[in-house]
Amino acid sequence: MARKTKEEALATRNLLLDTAEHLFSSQGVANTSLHEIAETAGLTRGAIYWHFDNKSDLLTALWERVAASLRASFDGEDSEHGQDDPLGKVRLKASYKSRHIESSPQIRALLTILMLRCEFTKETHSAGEYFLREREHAYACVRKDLDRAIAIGQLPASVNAEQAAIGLFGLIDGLCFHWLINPSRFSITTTTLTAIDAYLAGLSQTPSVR
Amino acid sequence: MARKTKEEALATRNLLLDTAEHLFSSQGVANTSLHEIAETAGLTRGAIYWHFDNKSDLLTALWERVAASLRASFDGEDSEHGQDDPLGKVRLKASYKSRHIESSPQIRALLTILMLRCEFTKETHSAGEYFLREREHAYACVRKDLDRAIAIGQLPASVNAEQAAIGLFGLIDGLCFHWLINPSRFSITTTTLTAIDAYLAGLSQTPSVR
DNA sequence: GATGATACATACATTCTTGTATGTATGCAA
DNA sequence: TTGCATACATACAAGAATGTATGTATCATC
Repeated sequence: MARKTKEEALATRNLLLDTAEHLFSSQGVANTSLHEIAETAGLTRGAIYWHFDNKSDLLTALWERVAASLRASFDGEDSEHGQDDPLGKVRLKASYKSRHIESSPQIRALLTILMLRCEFTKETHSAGEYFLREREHAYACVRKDLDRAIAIGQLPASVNAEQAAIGLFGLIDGLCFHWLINPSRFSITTTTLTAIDAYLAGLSQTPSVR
Repeated sequence: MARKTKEEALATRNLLLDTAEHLFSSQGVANTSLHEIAETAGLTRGAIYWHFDNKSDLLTALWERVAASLRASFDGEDSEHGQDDPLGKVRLKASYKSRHIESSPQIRALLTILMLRCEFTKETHSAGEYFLREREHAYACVRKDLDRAIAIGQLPASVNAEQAAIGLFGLIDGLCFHWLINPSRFSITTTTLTAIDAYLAGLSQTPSVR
């Protein structure tokens, strides 16, 4: 086989991405060789090295494939219908995000890779960096919403916004982590929502000391 | 150099464990070779293969070194002073665990390895299994406490114990995860306590629908 | 329809890592 | 004090993975 048309080349590229995503998420990044990816895809390493620089670059490409979608799912509803309801906004964001993770196998696979199947070393450096940066962005959003909630009285002024944001963030992340380990155990969408509701309710009730 | 006394041999073994713990937690398990561990410890791979079967066995030994301590920190206070206060018990347990994680570099390093620096593949299989089993145990404890809390009216009967336990567990885990990524950002002990208080307060307030 | 760039496959060299086999000096027991 | 097991170090073999260099058929362009 030799040169394909542009569409065919793009198809092989996507096939490689799909194959890598599947193998990475099921066996781990370091434990998957480029040879295995190529062979599983019915190709050779030549194809991989044509489309990507190395394993790290391949992983980065996996990230870039879903990054836009992930970001959109989180702050897509940032400026909804004019109402000033930061707490509701946070709730909605978390809901959208969970639903997205639960419904998109691609996002689920990538999160599995980044949270459970890679080591954040040189090999995974750039993708890991992007992931951490995305988390920073998400945290900043949550933090801003909580600040606003305190400002307009949705939360008591005694609430420590930073502590509360870290807790909320940890809650969302922890449920995601737990769900990725054992997806059949519960629905991340509904559980995240109920848990967040409880947490926010607790925040507005107890004037969390200090 | 040749044969040492038993104490010296034990010291060597511990040196290897310490070195491996440090390298694993800072560079990742797959990214650290046995040669590097031996060299860093001022020894050779011969020493490693004398004390351990392979890398996987070494990792398992790392787990076993702190497993008892970890377990004790979690359900050590299971039967305290007779009082029937399951919610307070959960609070205390989480508090002890966080404090333990924050104060013991060894436990922190091992959790870093298991949550951030390994891939849960064959190489890390047995240690990973132990870790997951430990999590299962912790979850079961939390679940039991929440059941009891509902039974004695500390929480409204409308609370879904399983959902609530998963949420609480996710909260603890998520904060731990977040803290391991960025330990300088906050104190896991105080933040976990305030977050759990908010969550539990919310649980007892809202009769979480469905 | 000749030509160059494309989209890979193949071949090669090198490095890294593991596992094992063997060497060896010494502590300890009889 | 002899003898054996211990606690490693050293040496060796083999495979796996990577990166690169090269081959090659075909698409697109003129």
